[in-house]
Amino acid sequence: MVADRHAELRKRLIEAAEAAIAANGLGALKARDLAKAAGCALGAIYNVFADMDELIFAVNARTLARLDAALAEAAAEPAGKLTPPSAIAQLQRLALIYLRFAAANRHAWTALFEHRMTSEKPAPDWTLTRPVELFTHIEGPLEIVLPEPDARTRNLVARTLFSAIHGIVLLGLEQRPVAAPPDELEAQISLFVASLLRGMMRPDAFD
Amino acid sequence: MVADRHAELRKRLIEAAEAAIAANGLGALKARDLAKAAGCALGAIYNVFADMDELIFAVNARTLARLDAALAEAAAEPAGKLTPPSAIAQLQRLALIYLRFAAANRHAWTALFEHRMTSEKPAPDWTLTRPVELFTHIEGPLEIVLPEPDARTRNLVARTLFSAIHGIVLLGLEQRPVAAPPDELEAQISLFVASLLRGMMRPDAFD
DNA sequence: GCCGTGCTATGAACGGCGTTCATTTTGCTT
DNA sequence: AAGCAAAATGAACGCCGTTCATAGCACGGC
Repeated sequence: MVADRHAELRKRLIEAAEAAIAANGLGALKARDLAKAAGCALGAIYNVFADMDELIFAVNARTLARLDAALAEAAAEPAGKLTPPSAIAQLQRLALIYLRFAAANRHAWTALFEHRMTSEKPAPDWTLTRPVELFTHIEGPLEIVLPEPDARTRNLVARTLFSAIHGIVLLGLEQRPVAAPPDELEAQISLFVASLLRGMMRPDAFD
Repeated sequence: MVADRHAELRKRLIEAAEAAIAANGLGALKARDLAKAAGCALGAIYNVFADMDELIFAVNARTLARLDAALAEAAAEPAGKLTPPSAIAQLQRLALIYLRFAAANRHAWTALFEHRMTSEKPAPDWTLTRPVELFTHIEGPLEIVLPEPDARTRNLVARTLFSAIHGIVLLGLEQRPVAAPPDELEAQISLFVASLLRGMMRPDAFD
C-alpha cells in the first residue's frame, strides 16, 4: 500500500528530526543530514512535508504532548477536593514540572519558541488549540485559590501566571545574569507562585 | 585620517542595521542589503566587523542603552524616601515601562533575545555587565519592600521578578493564546507586581 | 506473464545566504 | 612623480532549503 510507505517515512522523518533537535538543537537540523538519517532522498522530505517548518511543527506537537503528559501526572492528585493551601502547592508542583521538563528536554523545549520566532508563516491550527488544553491543569487549582472573580478573569490570571513562569524558566535555564542561577530556580519558582497567589487572595491596605 | 573613515563607516553600518531591524526584524537583515544601505561594498562590512553577529551585538547594545534611558526616566522619582506602597507603585511603573518599550520597539527588542538563541558564539563581555546595571532600577525600590532579607536574596528576587515580567511581555506581545491579550497586558502586569510583592511582604498562615 | 501507464522517489541544479580573498584602488611618504 | 603598504572591492566559495526534470517502480488490463 502506498499510504503505508508514506506514513512510515513520515514517522521516520519526525523521529530523525526529533533526535537531531534533541542532540544539537533546532539550528543543527539540516535537510541533507535528515534525509541521510531517515534513509531517504533529499527530495523525499518534500513529498511528505511542504517544507521544513511543517516538519518542525510536527516535532513540536510531540514535545507538547510529552509536556502535557508530564503535567497530567502531577494533576493525578484528587482534583476535586483541594483546599486553598493545597491548591497553591499543586500550582507550585505544576510550575516545577514545567521547569524540570524544560531542563530535561532543553533543545526540544527551546525549539517550541525558537521556531515560531524565526518562521513568519502562520502556525497550524493546533498551535492555537493545543496549548490552551494545557491550561486545564492550571485553571483547576486556580479556581480553588481565586473563587471570587469570574471565569474570564481567572483565565486571564492563568495565562499571565504561565507567562511569568515561562519567563523565569526561559531566562533561568539560559544562565543569563538577568535571571536566577539554575540551582536556585526551583526555590525561586516555589516562592514566586506562593507569594503571588497569597498576594492575590488577600488584597489589602495600600492600593 | 584613516581611523575616521573606519569609524564613520562603522556608524553608518550600525545605523543601517538598526533601521533594517526596526523595519522588518532581525531576520530581514541581509549583508548585501546592508552594504547597499550603508553605501559600501559587501566586503567592507568585514573590515569593520568580524561577522554579522558582532554587528548585531552592536545594535543590541544601543537598544539596551535606550531601554536603560527609558527606565531611568521613571526612576527620576525621589529614590531616597519611598514607602512600601510607593515602592510597589514604582516597581509597577518600571514593569509597565518595560512593556511599553518592548511594544514600541518590537523588532529591536525581539532581536535582543532572538539573536542570542540563534548564535552559539560566546557573547561579548558587556552582555554580562550591562544588563546587570539595569537591575539598579529594580533593586532600589525592592529594598524598601523587602528590607528584611540579605542583599543576595533580594538580588535573586529582583532577577526572578524581571524574568517573570519579561515572560509576560514576551508571550503577551506575540499574541499567543497562552498569554493575556495585549489590551489587558498593562492591567495584568500591574496586578502581578502588586500581588507578588504584597505576598512576599507578608508571609502568613499556610506553608 | 507481460506490458503500458501513472505516480513516486531521486539528486543535480537553483537561488540566496554569510563569508573570503585575489585584485584593484587609494592615499601617504620619499 | 614614483613607490608602496593598506584598505576597498565584488566575484567566487561553501552551505543552506527548495525545486524539478528524470528515472524507476507498482499496479490493472490483457
